[in-house]
Amino acid sequence: MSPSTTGARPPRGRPRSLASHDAILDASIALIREVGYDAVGMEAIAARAGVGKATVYRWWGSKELLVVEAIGRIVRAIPEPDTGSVEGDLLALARATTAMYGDPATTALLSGLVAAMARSDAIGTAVRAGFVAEWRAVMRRVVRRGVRRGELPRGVGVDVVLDLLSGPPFYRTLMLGAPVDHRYLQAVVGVVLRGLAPRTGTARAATARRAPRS
Amino acid sequence: MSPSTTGARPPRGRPRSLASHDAILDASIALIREVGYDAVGMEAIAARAGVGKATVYRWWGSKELLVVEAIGRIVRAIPEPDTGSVEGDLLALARATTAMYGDPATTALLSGLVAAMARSDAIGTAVRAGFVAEWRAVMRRVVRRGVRRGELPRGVGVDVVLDLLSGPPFYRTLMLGAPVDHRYLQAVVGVVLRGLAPRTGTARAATARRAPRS
Amino acid sequence: MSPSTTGARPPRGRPRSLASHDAILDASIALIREVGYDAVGMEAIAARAGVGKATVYRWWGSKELLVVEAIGRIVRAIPEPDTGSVEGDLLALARATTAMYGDPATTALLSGLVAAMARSDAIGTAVRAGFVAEWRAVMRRVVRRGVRRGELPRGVGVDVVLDLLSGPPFYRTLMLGAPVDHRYLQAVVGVVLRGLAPRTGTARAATARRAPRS
Amino acid sequence: MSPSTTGARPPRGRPRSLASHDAILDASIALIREVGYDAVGMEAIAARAGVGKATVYRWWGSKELLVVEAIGRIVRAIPEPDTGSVEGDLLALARATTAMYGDPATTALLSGLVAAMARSDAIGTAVRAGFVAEWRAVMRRVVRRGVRRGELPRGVGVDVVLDLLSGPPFYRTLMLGAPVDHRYLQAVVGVVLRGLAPRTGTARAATARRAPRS
DNA sequence: TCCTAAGCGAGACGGTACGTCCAGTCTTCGT
DNA sequence: ACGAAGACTGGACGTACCGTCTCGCTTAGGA
Repeated sequence: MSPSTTGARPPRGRPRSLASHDAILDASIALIREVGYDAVGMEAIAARAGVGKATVYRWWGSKELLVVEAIGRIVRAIPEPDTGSVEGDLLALARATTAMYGDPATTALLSGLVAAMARSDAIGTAVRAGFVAEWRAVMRRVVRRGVRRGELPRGVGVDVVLDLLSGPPFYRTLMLGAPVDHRYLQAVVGVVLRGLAPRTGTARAATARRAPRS
Repeated sequence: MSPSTTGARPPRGRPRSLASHDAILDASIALIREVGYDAVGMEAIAARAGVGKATVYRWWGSKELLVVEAIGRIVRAIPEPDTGSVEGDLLALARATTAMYGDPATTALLSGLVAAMARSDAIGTAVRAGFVAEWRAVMRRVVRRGVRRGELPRGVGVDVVLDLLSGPPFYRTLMLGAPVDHRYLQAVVGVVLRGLAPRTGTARAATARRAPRS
Repeated sequence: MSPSTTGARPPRGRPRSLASHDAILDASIALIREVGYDAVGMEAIAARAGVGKATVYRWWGSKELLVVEAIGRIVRAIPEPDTGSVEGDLLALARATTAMYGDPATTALLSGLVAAMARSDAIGTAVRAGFVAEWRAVMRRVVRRGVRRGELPRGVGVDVVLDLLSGPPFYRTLMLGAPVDHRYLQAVVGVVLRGLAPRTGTARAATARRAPRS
Repeated sequence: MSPSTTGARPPRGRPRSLASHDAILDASIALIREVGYDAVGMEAIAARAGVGKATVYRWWGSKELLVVEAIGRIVRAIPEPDTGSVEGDLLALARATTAMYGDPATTALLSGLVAAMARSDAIGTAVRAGFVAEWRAVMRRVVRRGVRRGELPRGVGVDVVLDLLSGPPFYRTLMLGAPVDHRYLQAVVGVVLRGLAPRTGTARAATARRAPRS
């Protein structure tokens, strides 16, 4: 097959401005951080980016789709830990999670995103196919390795495990408005791996201690 | 001292209309169900309730405060189970949880609420002091009884446990857009109580199986 | 018939603000004078009037309808001359005409109006039913009185006469951009009454002299 | 000294496309006829002509200048009548005038042009120096011949006469929205030549009859 | 019985942001 | 160098709500 067979005729007209593209994303991020997710408006973004509103709408079509992409820029860089044990790997992921939830902008961002996802399937799909899927893929690999190593039983329900690790900090942040620190996630990982119930004759569940009250 | 010193002098003027009050709450609930949390507007609520906008603002002051109260009407009736075992109690609560998340309006409602809470501390405080606190109080009592009965170790971190039970369905609904059924919550309760890791020589963790993939 | 039979139920809700109404018309007039008919925009009018855009649209619906009314405020006060002769009456009307075309804002105003009339039948109808009709009614009465007095022949085509009096200054202003002064209108009236052609043995047409070249 | 000193160096690069030039003018005319003067936009013209917007701006610089030239193409062909009498000549011109105002596109065209002239001196000058001047030159020659022949008095104010002939149909079309037919212009010419007032003992003014009411 | 006070439905108010549209300019490639 | 394409900045458009306000009317208690 000749290389030109693919079609894809060369673009005509003025090519899109990467500078504008970036300026818009940067402005979005800055404004989200400054005034909160749903106080930002397209007009403000365009003005801040030094760009016409039409340019924003040409490429994104709605505030939410734009913000989804902007958020993608923030979240980046999920570690792929491989410490040799499930617990080690999960605690490494916990560090990244703590970092994310530690950012004071995260609450506004996440809550706005959640609302946007509920409003629009397109956004929901985009977000889930994006960084949600990436996080879950990483965690899934960690769990699978644990199964292969015999640390976890063969039939473990991976999705439940993923939710048990992701849900608590998410809930804690959005619903309780309480901070998520490393200690807290250590406790979560401990319970998920070993449960609460005491082992016969021992007190092995002692890991699940002392997270601050909500 | 005059008899009126007790303050609380009798109200003058026309008393507030209970009919309007109820009509407004009903209209709010109906509209939230129909068009989703943040597509409802005060104008629509007032129109639907056959009420002036000023009347709505007089008594609630903002859409969010109104909706918080409207939601209170939906959520109602948290069971107070006492089956004799922690697992039994938690599974009973799981029934109520499933019912709540099973309502198709819940996603829109919850996501909008989360956004409102992030936007306004007043709303956050109101919601947390309201039905969040009630749910957590019930769960807390269940856990404490379990400790008293010796089913759970004395030093268990109650708040983490509460988040481990509340977080997964919350996350699953809002972030994954996936359904929450009783099977799923059974698995969650199982992992929380017994953990994932296999007991020596047994396969007791087998409860945590086969929740549908996200 | 009882007085209340007419229906016309009393207005409900907050009554419209006369202050806003006037401010909008004043702002329109001011802006037309300042920047010209079609450089004014609804946004500018609203801003200048200290009024929300919605208020403007509520009452006028389009720039043109607003401007038509604003113009009505400028034109006002058509004299109803009755000097005893057609020529005297027409010259009196010429004074008012000169005054109107003498206003430097008139060109912008008239030209914009003409364009708006061509664009929209509603505006055309509104303008023609308004001050155009008033002017023509006055002129028509003048001509009819002249016929009654025997100054003009019985079968005179009134509409043509009206156009012969109104058309030249209108054309001169809009098409030639030339000034219209009283001398000019004197000449117009003279020609209309007596024609150009010399009377047998006389030079009676001498009135139609010396208007400035275009 | 280099050979190129002669100036007028030969053009380099692709020569301008006459096809595009014509396509643009044709598209302008077509669109003006179809949607009216000020509903046409440069974007539509360029698209219809199969031409880039920049090409339009390169050669005309603004919608109005383009339209002025387009109109020039429509108006063309002013007759130069010489029937031997002023009245004959003027009636011949009236035929051309009727034809012009009979075109249903003329109102939109003329009104838009008038607005453009008021907006921009450049356009005003261009239009006046173009077909307005041509028409007036022809009429001026007719009148001068009449003077030479003794049909008209020597001191006749030519400009007033020109306005008296041009103004009424112009006004009738734009302001009254009424049709201009040959009968109407016959009446106009009659009044201009002979006036309204009855001649002693006769009823010669009978020409000025029966134009349709506005 | 009237007076005073507050709540009521209605809807206009000043604003703000929306998403669309077009003007006029700029930037690419192809001719 | 010119032409087609089309992305660009800029800004007005008309719409939709926001939360506030001002009407006239209703509904109570106290005079």
